[in-house]
Amino acid sequence: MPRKRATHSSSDSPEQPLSLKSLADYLSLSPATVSLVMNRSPAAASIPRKTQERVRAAARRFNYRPNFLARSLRRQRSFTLGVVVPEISEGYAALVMSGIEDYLLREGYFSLVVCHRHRPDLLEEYPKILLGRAIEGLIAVDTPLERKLPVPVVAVSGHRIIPGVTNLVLNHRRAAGLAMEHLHALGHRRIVFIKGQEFSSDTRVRWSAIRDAARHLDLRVAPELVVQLQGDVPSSELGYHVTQELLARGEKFTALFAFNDIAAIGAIRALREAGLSVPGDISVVGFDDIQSAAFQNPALTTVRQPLRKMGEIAATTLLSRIANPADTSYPKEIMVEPEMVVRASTCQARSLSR
Amino acid sequence: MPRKRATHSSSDSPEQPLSLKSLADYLSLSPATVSLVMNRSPAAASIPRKTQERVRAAARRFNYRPNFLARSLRRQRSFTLGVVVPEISEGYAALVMSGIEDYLLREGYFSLVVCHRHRPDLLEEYPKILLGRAIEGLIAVDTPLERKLPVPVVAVSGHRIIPGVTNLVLNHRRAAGLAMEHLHALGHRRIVFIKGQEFSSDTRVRWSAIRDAARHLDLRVAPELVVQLQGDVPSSELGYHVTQELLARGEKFTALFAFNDIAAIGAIRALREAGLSVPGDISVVGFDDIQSAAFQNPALTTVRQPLRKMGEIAATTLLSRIANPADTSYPKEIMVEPEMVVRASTCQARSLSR
DNA sequence: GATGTCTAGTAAAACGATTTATTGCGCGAA
DNA sequence: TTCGCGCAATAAATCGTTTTACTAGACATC
Repeated sequence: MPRKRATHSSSDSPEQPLSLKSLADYLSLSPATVSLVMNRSPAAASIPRKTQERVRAAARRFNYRPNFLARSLRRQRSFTLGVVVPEISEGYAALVMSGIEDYLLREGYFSLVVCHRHRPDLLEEYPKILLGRAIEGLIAVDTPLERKLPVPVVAVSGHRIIPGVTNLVLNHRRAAGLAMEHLHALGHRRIVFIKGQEFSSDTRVRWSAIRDAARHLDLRVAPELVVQLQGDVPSSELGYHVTQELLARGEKFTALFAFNDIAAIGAIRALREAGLSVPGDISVVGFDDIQSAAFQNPALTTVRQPLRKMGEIAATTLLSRIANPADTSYPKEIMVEPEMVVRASTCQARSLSR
Repeated sequence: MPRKRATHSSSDSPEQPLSLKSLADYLSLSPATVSLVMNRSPAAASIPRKTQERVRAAARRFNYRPNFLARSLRRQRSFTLGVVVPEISEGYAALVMSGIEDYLLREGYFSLVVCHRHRPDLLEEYPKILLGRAIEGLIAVDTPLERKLPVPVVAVSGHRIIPGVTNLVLNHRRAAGLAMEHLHALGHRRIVFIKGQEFSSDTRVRWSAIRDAARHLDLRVAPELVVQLQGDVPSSELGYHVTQELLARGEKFTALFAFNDIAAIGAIRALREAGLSVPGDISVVGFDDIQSAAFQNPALTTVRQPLRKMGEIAATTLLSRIANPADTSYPKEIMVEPEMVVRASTCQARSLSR
């Protein structure tokens, strides 16, 4: 925002932003009048239609746009939300963000996005900085929030109960049930579970849901078949390594249920390299249904989370909470439903060959 | 940003934001003094160390944070950039954005991200709206810009020459050369090319580079083997369809070079479904090297673009241009180099079996 | 005693809007 | 003639900073 523009407006586009005052001067009106008209304020009722038209015509002609900073300062509203994600370039967060943007932009809101990469200092600092930037609300995606904030918050897959926070969660009980029933129905009895990283908000809840589902099906969860992702890069590397180790230990199993599709894809690679066929020898179930899941080879059987929709719900919920700040009856939890997507990475279990 | 906080600060975190004036009152100093001290302004030289300490101590104690809106309004700086992308949840843009964020946040800048989904009205409108939000500069990723903007602009894979715009481009000549030499060296002579969508900025440049490379290698580009992606969703669907059609026409070829990895993955699926083996019958080369490329089955041979690095370069370039607004000697074009990543989706050509 | 130089700050004007209270003015009614 | 009222607008305060120009006192110098 240079103070002085070096060149004159070349031609049609008047690039020198024009203030309300200049516009008022040009119209021989006061800034107050122009402002009232532009904002269609009820106080403008007494201003004759003719003048109103004159004002609007001039505004169009000079392409007047109110200075955002000044307006926000005065109204104490920024039409800006904060979005905190662990990592932008990752399927999960990107899809949720996409859903958020979709809706926000329609409503004239913008979002400031930050990613914390699980660094505790950033996790602590970012919400504060965003508040300093006058955000009116915050969406935290797969991000553990520590404290209450002075603005409405929606946490996508946050599982802590914090005052002022609406938790948007998947029905993990149902998700686990769907996957487990699918594997069970195919005759799988020795199933590997790849748990999520410790820092991932869903890890704990999902794991507990899986164990419940197993119990319900009379399926024993063998401790030696339970492994956990380690490391904070969002890469199939992690699922690959953990599966390699499992194979190196000589464990026997017929199916594998991964924490997410990314990990499942890595696991498949490890299985193949060990000479095992998927799904011939081992059935694999992923989680999330990221865009590439359908185009894996074999196409991935997975539990779909409606990620984009979750972003949209988060945005609408937050905006309506912002619109009614006094209302304390906002939802504390919103649950969305998963969907089992059966593709080609699972099939009938054969007897344990290894 | 509710005007009145309903509840008192519960305990330790003083959530009621405190103004410079209140702080000054508390200290029995003028706002001016406090401001000078807080900003470590050279004009604060005459203020004794002791007073300075007193001010800073109080600021810490009350957790004072200058109001962003007021400060920006006064200084005419927003420490905010605009980022325009076609689509957030897409490998290419997400990686570039990730690189941008990485660097920006370190520098105290934030970014407002919008996605236009190739809608012409949004393409026209968004830069204006962002300007209204007082952005100091703009990064356009794979987005055709129409007009000159009153702020510095960096276009990632923009190929138009517009005053005030720094174009950050891949060395497409080299990229095409690498891929073509690779295929040529493996003995491939009949190669399918999947061109990018018309709206994608790289499409034209890359295609021209490919033809040049072919000529250089004495390789004929058969028109019947050239197809183009249609549709604006970032899905492997597109590559799948176009390849299916090609196969339905009964074309014969031994290799396929796709516009991007996403399309290559779709193409592979279509080839397999037609009973062809990759790379046994058909070698496939992708482009970009998205995160999942290495974990495809077969692992994808592809031309890597340093996407994350491109984001970083875009951000540093833009910030340095913002820091020196008068300097007209900024780079008009920055070129980054591709890298050939040979994996398992290409191999020696066999004689044409079909 | 007049002048100059430091020191330690302050007053006040921006920045560009929004909004409340107020002001002439013309006109009909008492 | 005076009062009240609707009309058409405006003046001025405000949002919370930043920044330039200024001041009041203390001390030193000529």
